[in-house]
Amino acid sequence: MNDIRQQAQYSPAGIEDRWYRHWEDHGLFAPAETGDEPFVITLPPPNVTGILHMGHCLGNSIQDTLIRYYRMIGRPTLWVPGTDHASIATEQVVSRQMREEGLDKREAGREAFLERAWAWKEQTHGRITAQLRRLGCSLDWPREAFTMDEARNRAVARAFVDLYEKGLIYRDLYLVNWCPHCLTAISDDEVEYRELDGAMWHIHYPFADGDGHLTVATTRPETMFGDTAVAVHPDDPERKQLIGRMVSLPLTERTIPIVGDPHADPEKGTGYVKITPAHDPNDFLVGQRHDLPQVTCMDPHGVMNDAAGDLAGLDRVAARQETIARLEAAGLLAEVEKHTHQVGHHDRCGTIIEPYLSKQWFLRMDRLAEPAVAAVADGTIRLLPERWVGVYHNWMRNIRDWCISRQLWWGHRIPVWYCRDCEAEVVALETPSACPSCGSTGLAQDEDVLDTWFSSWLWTFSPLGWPERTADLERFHPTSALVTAADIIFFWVARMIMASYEFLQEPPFTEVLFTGIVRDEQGRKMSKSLGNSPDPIDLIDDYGADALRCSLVMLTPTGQDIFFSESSLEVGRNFCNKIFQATKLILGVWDESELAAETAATPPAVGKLEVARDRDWDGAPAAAFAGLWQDTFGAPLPTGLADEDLALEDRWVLGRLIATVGDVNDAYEKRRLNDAAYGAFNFFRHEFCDWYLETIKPRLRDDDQRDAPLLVAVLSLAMSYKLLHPVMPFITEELWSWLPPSSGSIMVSPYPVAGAAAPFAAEQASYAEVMEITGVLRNLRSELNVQPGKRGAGILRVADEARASVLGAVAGRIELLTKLESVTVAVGGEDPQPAGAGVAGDVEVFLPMAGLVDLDKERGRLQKELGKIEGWLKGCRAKLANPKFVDNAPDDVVQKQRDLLAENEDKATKLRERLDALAD
RNA sequence: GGGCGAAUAGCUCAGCUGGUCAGAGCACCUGCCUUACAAGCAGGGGGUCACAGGUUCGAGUCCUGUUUCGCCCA
Repeated sequence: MNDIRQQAQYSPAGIEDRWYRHWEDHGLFAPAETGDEPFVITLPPPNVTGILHMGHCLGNSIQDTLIRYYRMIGRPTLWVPGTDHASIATEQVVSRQMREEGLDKREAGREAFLERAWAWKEQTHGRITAQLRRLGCSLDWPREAFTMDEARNRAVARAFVDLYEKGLIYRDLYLVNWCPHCLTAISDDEVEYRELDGAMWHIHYPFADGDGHLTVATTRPETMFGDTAVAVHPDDPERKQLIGRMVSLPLTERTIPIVGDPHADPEKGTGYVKITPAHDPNDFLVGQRHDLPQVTCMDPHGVMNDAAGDLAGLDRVAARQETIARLEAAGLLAEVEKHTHQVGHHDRCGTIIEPYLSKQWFLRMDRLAEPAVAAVADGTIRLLPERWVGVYHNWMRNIRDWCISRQLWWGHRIPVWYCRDCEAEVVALETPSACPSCGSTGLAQDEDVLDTWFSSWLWTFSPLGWPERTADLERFHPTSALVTAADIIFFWVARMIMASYEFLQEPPFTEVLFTGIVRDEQGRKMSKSLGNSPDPIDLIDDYGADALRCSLVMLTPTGQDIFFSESSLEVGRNFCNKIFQATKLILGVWDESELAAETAATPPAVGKLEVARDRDWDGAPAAAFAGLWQDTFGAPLPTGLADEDLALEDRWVLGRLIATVGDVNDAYEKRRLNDAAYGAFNFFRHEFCDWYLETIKPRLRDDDQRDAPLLVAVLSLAMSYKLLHPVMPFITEELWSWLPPSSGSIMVSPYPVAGAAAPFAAEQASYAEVMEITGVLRNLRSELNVQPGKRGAGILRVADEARASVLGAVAGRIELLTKLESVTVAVGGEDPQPAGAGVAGDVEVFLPMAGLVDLDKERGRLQKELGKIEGWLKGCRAKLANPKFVDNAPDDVVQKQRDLLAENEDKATKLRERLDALAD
């Protein structure tokens, strides 16, 4: 194995695949046999013939992060993998492949088609699962399911038969959303409305029984051949007297009645509405109310049929032009008005939907919805972000029956057989050998398949073995969480809830996390057709899976859409390198030290690693540290430490680490994964690296002082890896393995938690002062353009000896951090001249720079700072002078304002003095 | 047409129960190849928190209305 210390920069190549194989080979993805309440997710099954896209990367990164977090915390954790057969999408792809080979799907026949579809599925299945592995998903592969495998087929058949027997499934002639391209019905949810520029054509319909005409307005003149009535509002004072009369339907020989129906709005259009029950959903209902005939004027391809007279054979687009032309020729076209309207398109192929009358299977939804509505209303199931609750309820209240049949071949064939002899309808789990009514063997199975969602709505329990009462089902259902994009809340989430209550009388999961949608820089949803989606595998090749995951998780505010560009991956990649570099530094120091760490034969197992509770950090820090080390690595601290070995910065960083542990866990519990990631990120980069490592460098080079900071650094690294592991599994596992005292896999090691407040309050304040003074001096150096070669000497002036001794103790650190030649402390005395000056709390900070100070510039700088403070002081004084504030505000708020006022007044005074001194 | 959400720095967004809350990252400017890191370090500029009212001692924060944008549904 190459020593990573030899590498100049972190490179994930080789590391990631190796660790994934290690985890999988050692069975680390399987749930623990015993333990706490399991944490379970069933993977939203990706299309088995598809490839991983950015949306999957986001959702799967979030799921894996949660799974790895709970695994480390100690809950038996199961993430069930699976893929979906994606009926329409796959059928389209396979049909196209056949066409490209000059084959026609229908001529080839069902058997041959399915053979090809299965072959295609086998071929692509490995690709999508390999991609999930590349991303680091800790899925329990032996439990992998496919929506069309044997067990899932049984589940689907069982669900259908069960619902049929309960009378919830029925077959009816109904107006469905028909795709003339795919030649299948689709559900309401698969219709995507797009705004199109169209026209509103005003057409005269002459009265059949006298002179004159009425005028209807329509956006679809070509459907007039299916008109079976004209409607007016029954209360319309101007038009209601026409009810019962007949009009001649232009371009045909037919006459149709005028009916009174509230669907006609006197205020809209012309007040007359043509009624086409077989081609418009609203008209369909009107037709039912008035018992109108249903005239279909197109065939399934959207081509006009005989009802359209000699327009038969034209497709609907051409037919529209021709209809208009003929109406115009007949003088019946009154007006053409520009009109933009929402037109339904098939979301898979983009074809304009044709409402079409056909015989389909439906599932009655109202009863199924009841428990599902209640579960979300009473909080049994939590939707996050919460605003989706409203959307959910709104849809559920207006729920409509679900058209579950599809005129496709790739899918679950509807388990219904029709008897040719007695016309009985046989619904059965297995193919029946004879008709139960008449005994005939002339049975023919329904040609259609079920909507893909009819299998995926069973997805929390079908992968666990339902309808068998398996041990998995007992132990792991209800599952814990569902993570998905909100665009399928109706397709899938709501239906899963309904299915689980219907078949298992329990919720499918207790929380749903809606992720945002990944968009490109222009805010467009990433999609194959736009070609604006990068291939995640390319990104992983270039940046590493850790970088991709880390960037996505940090970038995504909970449930908000995420604007993605490749450059956002630099955050993650750079952070990986940062972790690597810090590790390299510490490992190098370790090699120079005399320390020899023991490693545990049996590393600590998953569970909560308490960093604060039951440890007396403030009272006996060395012992607390040794205890935490022992619990972290399962082996003793390699050398004894005394309390006084732990310096100010050691205690400060341990305090910050413990506070961070608390924050990160809080964020996980609140499902604010970006906060969790940022919490660990900020600690590591901006506290541990920027301040702690810089502060301890001289100690690390000193044989006598090295041990304590080195050990603190090693523990801080170990803790940081653990905190980050759920988000960045590979690099943390790799670097963990390099830590001398570590043993075992980090992914099944305990996760740090803080059951108590962070210790070292005094050290926090003291080190904060070091940071503040350092900041003032760095600012002075920079503002005064002090050349790097001219190192300078800082002076800290305080009021008394007590403060002087406190600051004297940290002056060396400030010197180091500011790279000044010296930093000395003075009590009172004259201002050094000439010098740049600033204020940090009650400390006056001087940076004498003989001949280098531009007095005007320095005055401007001080004036600016003073201005800022004075502005604030004015507001604060006014506030405190207001009796209403003093009387009404809580005491602690008032007191805080008073303290701040005093502090800032002092600061302002010092700045003013400094300005006066410069005025000379 | 109905519902939901958003509006804070040039960009993407934090800001939980009103009281140093005006922040972060990126971008930008300046200075540094300081023996872990230029995929880096240090410093800096930049916002009337969409608009108008209201509640309050006090409002990005709560209420109402307006505007703009986005999403969903019909």
